[in-house]
Amino acid sequence: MCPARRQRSARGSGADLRAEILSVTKELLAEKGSAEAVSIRMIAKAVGVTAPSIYRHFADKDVLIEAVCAEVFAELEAPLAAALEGVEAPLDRLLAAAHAYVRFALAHPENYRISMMQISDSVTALDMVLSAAAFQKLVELIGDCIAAGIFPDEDPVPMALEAWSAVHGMAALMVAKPYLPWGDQDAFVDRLIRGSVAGACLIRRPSGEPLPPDVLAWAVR
Amino acid sequence: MCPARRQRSARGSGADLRAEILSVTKELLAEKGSAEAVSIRMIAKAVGVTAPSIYRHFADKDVLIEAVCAEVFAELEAPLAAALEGVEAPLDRLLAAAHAYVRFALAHPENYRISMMQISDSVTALDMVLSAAAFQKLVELIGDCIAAGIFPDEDPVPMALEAWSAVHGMAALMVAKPYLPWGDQDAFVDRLIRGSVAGACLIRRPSGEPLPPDVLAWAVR
DNA sequence: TGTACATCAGTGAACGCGCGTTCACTGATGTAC
DNA sequence: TGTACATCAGTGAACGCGCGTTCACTGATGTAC
Repeated sequence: MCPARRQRSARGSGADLRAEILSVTKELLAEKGSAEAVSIRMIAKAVGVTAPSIYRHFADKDVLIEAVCAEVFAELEAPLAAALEGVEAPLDRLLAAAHAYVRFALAHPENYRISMMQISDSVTALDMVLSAAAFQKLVELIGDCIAAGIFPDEDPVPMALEAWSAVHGMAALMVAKPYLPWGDQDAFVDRLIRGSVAGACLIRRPSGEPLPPDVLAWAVR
Repeated sequence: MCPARRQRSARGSGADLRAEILSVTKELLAEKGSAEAVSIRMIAKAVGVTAPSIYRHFADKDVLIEAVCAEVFAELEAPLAAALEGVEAPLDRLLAAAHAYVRFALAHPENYRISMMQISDSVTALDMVLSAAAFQKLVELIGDCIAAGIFPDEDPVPMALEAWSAVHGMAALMVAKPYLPWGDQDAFVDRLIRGSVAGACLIRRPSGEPLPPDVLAWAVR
């Protein structure tokens, strides 16, 4: 028992253990696949501490799980920003964001699943905030395309929802059914996004009018 | 205690209780949102029977849950067939199937979630069978479009995966985040499918060549 | 027609377990005098 | 510089609970003679 008792934290540095609990919980969540399958005792043991110690840092299990999901989502921001850096053309930015998003989901499959696929009959404040943030980002990217005259000048919200549906669908399905014949992941994302964007643009053109040449060129590149 | 003790089944008709257990479990699964949150005791109580009785009909809990998922998925077949009945044009069949699929997911949100969004690191035979069946259906619908000369004559599998991604993305997001501004559900499905199909077709055309007029007409209808 | 019997659907009590959480505590650390 | 003390991170034992599952059983039903 207690083979690797943890060094007790120094006076002001309770935050160290807090951070370690978060990181260990994130890993366990990823490993076990659901919040119910991860227990406070498991977490404590993995950290090298007794169960009640957890309660010094988190009021209860729900709070801890929510904190982990928040952290995971916060981690999406960095790769997203990195993916967008130096990419100027609005359509290319859209595509780069989609790639980063799917890559993120595949890198954190369980955390993505827990954060995105929980049904929120009792919508948590956290969920709404995260969704709103991600969604806002997407609306922004599409707004840029509209501003550049690429998409017709109408409400970007429906297009953003369509784009999110497509991207989330890929990510979720790839995560849940990896044994389907996806082929090269990046190529798949590329095809679906180019197709969706071209299609979404096309059906919004005045009847019969073809795609703007630059959109067409981008899509069939 | 035991306010409504159930009438004991007649000699040969153990199947009655079996069916009732399945149906009650399906409802509880839908209500509670995860297999872990539904216990054998709950199920027994809801059926009006003691817990050990369940084991006369199902070897253990896992077997019971799997049986329920199988039943739910089998229920998709009927509305899908109904939606396709009398629809002749291949593209319209694709669209009708998508509508039926999303409607099904929204009608059985928790069951859909449990069946579709579980990560299968230990892929169950059941999951593969169900996926294969659903996927095969989709490949077939797309094959019809190819046979009709609507889509270019290439492997239908990638297009089927793209279509499934889009449809699953809608269904999953609508289920998980109903508070997003989806607007009219049918209109949303319509737009996304028409756009995706047109786009998928377009990016597969020889470079620069526009859409076949019938696809274009169908998409911007 | 009446009785003994085999069948088997369902019972009630119990098993060992791991859960989230609480409580009074210990004992190393930093601080005040 | 040395001692008494307040702080507070972490402990160990216990709580009540519901879980999946097992076991020996009961007693109504249908059947054989």
